[in-house]
Amino acid sequence: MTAKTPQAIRGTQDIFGAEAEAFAFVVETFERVRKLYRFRRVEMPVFERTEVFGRAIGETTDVVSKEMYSFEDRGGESLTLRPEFTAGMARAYLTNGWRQHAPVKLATHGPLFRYERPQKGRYRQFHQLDAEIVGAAEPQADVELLALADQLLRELGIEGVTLQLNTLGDAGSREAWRAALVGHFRGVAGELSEDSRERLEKNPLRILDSKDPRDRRFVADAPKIDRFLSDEALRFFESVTTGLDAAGVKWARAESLVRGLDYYRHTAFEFVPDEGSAAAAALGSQSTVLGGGRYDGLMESLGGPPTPAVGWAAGIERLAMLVDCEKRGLDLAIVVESDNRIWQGFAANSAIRDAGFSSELIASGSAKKRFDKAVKLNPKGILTLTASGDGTDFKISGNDELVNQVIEKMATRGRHVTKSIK
RNA sequence: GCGAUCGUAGCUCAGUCGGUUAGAGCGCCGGUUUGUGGUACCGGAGGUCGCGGGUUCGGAUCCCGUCGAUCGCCCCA
Repeated sequence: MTAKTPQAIRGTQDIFGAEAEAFAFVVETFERVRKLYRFRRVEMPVFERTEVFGRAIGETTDVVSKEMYSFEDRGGESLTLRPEFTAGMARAYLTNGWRQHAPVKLATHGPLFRYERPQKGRYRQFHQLDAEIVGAAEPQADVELLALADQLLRELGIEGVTLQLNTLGDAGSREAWRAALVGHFRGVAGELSEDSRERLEKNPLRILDSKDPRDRRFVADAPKIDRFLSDEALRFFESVTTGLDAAGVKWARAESLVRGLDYYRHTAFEFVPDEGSAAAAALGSQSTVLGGGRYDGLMESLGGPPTPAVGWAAGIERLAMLVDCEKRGLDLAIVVESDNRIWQGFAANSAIRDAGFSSELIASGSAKKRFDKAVKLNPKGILTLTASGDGTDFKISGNDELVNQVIEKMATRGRHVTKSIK
């Protein structure tokens, strides 16, 4: 008789209660702030041809070969659930001719999918906020984008998080730096961790953010990007930092902050909890709360014209863990003491909600239990439709200011129940 | 892909040197008291102790496997 209940897919989550409220608060705040900055809302498909992500991200990486949620449709086409917003947005920009709007500020949010092992703050289906400025080569775009991020975090009430900022320079600077790093680490390869010896071949920049203490010693005196920056790249970075200072956005230089993918240029950044902060404790080892950078090389990899762009994404779940949103409580509980007054209860409920107050009707169990239930909801006031008397009287108690407002508003609505309210 | 920890009531958990009918709190349902009352009191329902195998006279407890969860490593778009 009892069939087995199917289980949720690994790495998916059902969000409810306080967490769901926090999640909604993050999204609502993002929507509000993004409008202040005149970022335009876009909606995009949740899945694309695998190629869209494969070409954007780089076919060779683990990311594409192992960590995307890909499958074949009935026509044998390889599709992928979007693992990020940027590639799909770039595709949309190209296929819809959004060049005509360039430079264009875009914002979106929604679910993303990665085929990974779940851990704290990392799920297979997760949710991000995303903001991009496409078609703007100027450092002012980076500044505006970061100002948006900074204001968002402030309006969410998140503290103890700092903008870590770095530059990867232009393509030439980046290559020279990379070569110098390989030279540096190759010299001490025997003393590096196994993982980093591997990275030396595949992704040398990543050695810089290794967690292994054996590597950290050599990271400290590794060559710095600044030595390899072209004049132009240096000027760009200086414009970004002076712009941030002018806009009142606090930042810290993070010389080891890198991006794994080759299409990144110039600005790279992450908002990371300060060591020892409450935010750091809440997030565990997956602690970056918002990250992004400039990806001037991406559009070309999708067959488009050279198009400068800069953007960021932020995990909604992670932000929600840092948010302290006091839930708006219940205004009025309506206790219907006797079942023959239940229709008056419905009428009162409608009138109260029409007047803009939240309410909850309680009409089961004994009269005493109904009252107890009402009390447990912790409302600002309780409206009781009594069982005794002539069947029309009621009591209302609680926060005086609220009670008076309710009575006044209900009176002006000419609701049937209002007649019995003095 | 690798590692560690953990799976007992709807929820949070107790219970394991192996031993009669497996417990608490919360929640749910019912009743009592009170009689317009601030969360009382009493009672009830609800568990093949994740699943499968093994050792044993006897397994929630020990062993193996499996599934799931959590946290971390790798990776991080």
